[in-house]
Amino acid sequence: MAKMSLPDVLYALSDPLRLKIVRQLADEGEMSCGTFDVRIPKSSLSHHFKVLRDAGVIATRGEGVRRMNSLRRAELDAAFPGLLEAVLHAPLPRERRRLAG
Amino acid sequence: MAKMSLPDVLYALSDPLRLKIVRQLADEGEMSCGTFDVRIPKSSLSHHFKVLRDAGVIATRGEGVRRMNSLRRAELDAAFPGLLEAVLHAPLPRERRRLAG
DNA sequence: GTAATTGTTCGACTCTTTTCGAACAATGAC
DNA sequence: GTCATTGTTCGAAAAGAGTCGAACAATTAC
Repeated sequence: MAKMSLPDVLYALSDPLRLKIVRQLADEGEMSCGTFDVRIPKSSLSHHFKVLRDAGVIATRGEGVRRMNSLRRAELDAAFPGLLEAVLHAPLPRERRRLAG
Repeated sequence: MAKMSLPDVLYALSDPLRLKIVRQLADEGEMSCGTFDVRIPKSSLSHHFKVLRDAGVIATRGEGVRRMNSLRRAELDAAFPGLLEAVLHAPLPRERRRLAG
């Protein structure tokens, strides 16, 4: 992960599903691929992880039979100060959530 | 421009050329389409303006025979606090500049 | 009216991205 | 060794985005 490029990072974050993944990582810390709250085939999910990894947004390490993913907060903050925070605090497009009442 | 969506905005900003347009607008204020420092056919340029407009990143108003473009700073800041500033202050990927030698 | 200027739209083409099942690899349990 | 679990990679299909010339629209000047 020598160079992170702003367009690549923005692109990686421009997909609603990937954004959701990033936010869950921000909330939960390290998570294995299978524990995300998304319902898509694992090959599709794996693709999105690859996009995020290639952009430098997440890091993955093997732990036994599973891959633990984490946000590369420090690197992102260093390269693009304020960006991750802005993205994490922004209202999600249409989070499928029912308002009470 | 009812709702701006974060993925749409991030996507619009994820292209190096569009990023360059946005930065020139940030520096210069209002600019007509023909005054940007980019060398591509006008139909291609028009396409990128449309992407930025549709995402809510820029606004365009007609003034005589030309279209004046401006950054929708206030709206962007309101919808996604800190995002535009982070993007504008981030180092640009690799400005196509020839190294001597 | 004609002509010049500024941008958009159209249409076709190319390239990239996304999707998803199937096959594969790596680990752990047995 | 076999078997189950977790994820990646492969391959092909579908969808999407970018490029660019040509045609078109809108304005201004004449």
